[in-house]
Amino acid sequence: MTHKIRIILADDHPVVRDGLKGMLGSQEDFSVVGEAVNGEDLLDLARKVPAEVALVDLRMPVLDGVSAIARLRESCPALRVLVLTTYDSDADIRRAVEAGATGYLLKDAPREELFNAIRQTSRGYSYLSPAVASRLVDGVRSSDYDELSPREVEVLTLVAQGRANKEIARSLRLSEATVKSHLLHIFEKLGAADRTHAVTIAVRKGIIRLE
Amino acid sequence: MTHKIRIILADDHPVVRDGLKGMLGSQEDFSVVGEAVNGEDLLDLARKVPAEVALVDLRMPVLDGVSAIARLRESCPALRVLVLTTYDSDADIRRAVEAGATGYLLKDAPREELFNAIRQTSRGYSYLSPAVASRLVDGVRSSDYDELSPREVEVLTLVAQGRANKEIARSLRLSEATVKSHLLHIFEKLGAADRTHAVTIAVRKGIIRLE
DNA sequence: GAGAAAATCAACCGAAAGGTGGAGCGTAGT
DNA sequence: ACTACGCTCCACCTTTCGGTTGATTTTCTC
Repeated sequence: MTHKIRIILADDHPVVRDGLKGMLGSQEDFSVVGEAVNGEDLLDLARKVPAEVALVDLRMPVLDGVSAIARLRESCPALRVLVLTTYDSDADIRRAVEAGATGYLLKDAPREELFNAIRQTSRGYSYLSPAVASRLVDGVRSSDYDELSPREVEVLTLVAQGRANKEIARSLRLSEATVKSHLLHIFEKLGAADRTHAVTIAVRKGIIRLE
Repeated sequence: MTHKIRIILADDHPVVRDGLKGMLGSQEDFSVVGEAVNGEDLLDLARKVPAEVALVDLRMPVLDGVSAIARLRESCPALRVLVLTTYDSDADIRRAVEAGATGYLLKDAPREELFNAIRQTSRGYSYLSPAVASRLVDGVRSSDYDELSPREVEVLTLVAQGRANKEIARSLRLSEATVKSHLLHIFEKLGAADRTHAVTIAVRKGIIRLE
């Protein structure tokens, strides 16, 4: 072996960071060179400390994983990003991959799979865990049909808040007819029976978030 | 110190189990005596291995945390349960506490808080992390108003699937009038504007799950 | 520049959903 | 025994929603 693979961890859970440090420390070709507790921390760290791979969680305070990955592409293009998260919604995966993640792994993956993924990623090969890969493929197959336009997402977000079409029209400065038109398209794209169903489907797919 | 505090871990993520093992191993008064990857595993283990504290995650395959805790109350009443999870929805917390959890901690808690919580729990004192405690108090304050009856939850679950009142009535063998009546009560209890809003509120509170 | 979407709006209809005001039954506490 | 509440149902009315048909404009892609 010539060089150890230098790894930066980014996760807001101390337990997870410690677990990863311990696990990776047991492997001779790995070396954890830094830890970040949120996205901004990760950006700072990556600028200062050279590394081959960053293991990053998607849900982090201050700056979330996807945004951090996107900005990492510019500031540290050489750094490969392996997403390690508990969330496996279609949209989460697609967003992360689009933002420039080299790999995507779920936290319930066995240790050997994690080691494997890191080694693959460090060489520039992309790694998707089997469960994730199949979801992505499903997503691509139907993505031309079920992807909502920005405006449609905007409408659906308000629908999720219990707003009536008339209110939504006022909020977005549209006529009620337009709102209804958007909704019909949304139903068709998502295969939803009604507005409520559309919201639950969109939440499951990660198209909209509650709160 | 007379005896070490014997601890059983229950979490389906290898990373988290390793992290906890490493963290707890650094403390002289802790001893990890067993690891479980799901609820059933935990029940088996608790019967075989004597321990003071079980650290359990709520979302686990096969048998989830809350169910496992409830059954642990019967089979191993002496074992104190400290919930350690990422989820902090009102309903998750209340369910866990009602099932018999002695403590509730979020995974983003700093290590010192975790150590503290384990020591408290092992002595029989209950421990709630500050963030969790405030949520529980909020919940209790309004719980008489926003808690849905089993039937109401049943109705709302079908609403979330995009079913019309008439369909729901057929499924549950009710008249449409009864379904509407349930829904009006649901709106009132949750403070929802319409059925869609009721569903999103219920999902956020953990009253219903999508899928 | 043709074609394909997205985004905007109109008018209309029937079917749901939301809302009001009841009522009866059963069971669990106090 | 009384109260509270969950569960069930009815009638009636108003509003909203879902669905159709059709249209214009912009904006991107090929």
